[in-house]
Amino acid sequence: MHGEAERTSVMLRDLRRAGLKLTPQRIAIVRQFAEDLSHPTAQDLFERLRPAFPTMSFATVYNTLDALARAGLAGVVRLPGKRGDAARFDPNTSPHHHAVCDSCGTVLDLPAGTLAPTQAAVRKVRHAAPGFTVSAVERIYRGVCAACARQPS
Amino acid sequence: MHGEAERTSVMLRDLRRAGLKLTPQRIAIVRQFAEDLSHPTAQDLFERLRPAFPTMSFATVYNTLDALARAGLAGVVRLPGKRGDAARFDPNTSPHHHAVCDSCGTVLDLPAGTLAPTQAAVRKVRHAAPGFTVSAVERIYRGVCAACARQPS
DNA sequence: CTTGCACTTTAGAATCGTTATCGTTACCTT
DNA sequence: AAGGTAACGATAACGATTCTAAAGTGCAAG
Repeated sequence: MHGEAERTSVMLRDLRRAGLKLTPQRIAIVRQFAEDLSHPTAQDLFERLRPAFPTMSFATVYNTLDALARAGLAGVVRLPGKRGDAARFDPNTSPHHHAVCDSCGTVLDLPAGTLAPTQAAVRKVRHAAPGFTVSAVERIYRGVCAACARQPS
Repeated sequence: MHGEAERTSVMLRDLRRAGLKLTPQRIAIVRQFAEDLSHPTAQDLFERLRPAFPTMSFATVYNTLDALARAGLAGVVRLPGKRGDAARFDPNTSPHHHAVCDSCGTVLDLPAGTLAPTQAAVRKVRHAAPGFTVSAVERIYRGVCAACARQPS
């Protein structure tokens, strides 16, 4: 069980282990990102960092997030529909699914024991798509979040 | 049970029912799209139509696909990862999930009885995200397709 | 503690996918 | 035939992301 603040240092350590240099920019991005469970876009993070790092380039944010994703330290979520179809990044690396609010677009994590397919899933896929080997099953729960249920935006 | 060719006429009929005019361009787009289970992008369709309709505008393809989607006659799929993150369109309106090949990006449909959440799903979401009302559950089966299993691209 | 260099950053331009604008055309109604 | 509405084509605009070239810097070896 990790304390919240540890996510940041674990991510920094693993970034270095992946052979990447720990620049001030990367440290700042990771600090801003690692504890953020709101699935921010690159834009979101860039804007939050700008006050403290007025010279930081947009590309640096993308590059860093891309590096994190390729190192397996972050996930990428893309959703059709709502306005602004920018990629959303997710620092949560434990197995989970996503709940998406059709009204406001909020994305929530839903912990899952595993993403490995069940026997039944493997059987079903084999039947409908012979030769396709399933390695993971992601789920998107669509619906309306608590806030929007009260006040539809 | 529909014959293949009927998808086209059903889609045209429903397009008109939705209050849209059946122009030659729309008819051509629907003819190209309705039987296509490969989840084409707007670009794909545009390029296939260009030989026969050299004057057709790119915007017309987008507008028509958008109209189809808003009329509930087509779905939109977006996937993180692979090259080119263009929206893919899906003429299949019966409940189904998607299998995505991590190697070549191919998307296959997997028929599902319903997308309605099971009791267990509702319970799990209620526990992890109190107040969130689930209306549908989409699944993405990730893995490797038959072709790529033989010859990784 | 220096030094060197491969890796990074920056700023801005370029590219990609998509949407909006606008003048023109097609068609339906009267 | 006139007027109105919807759709079209061409192209500009737009947001998101990637690329480029030049200048800067972490960090491992000395």
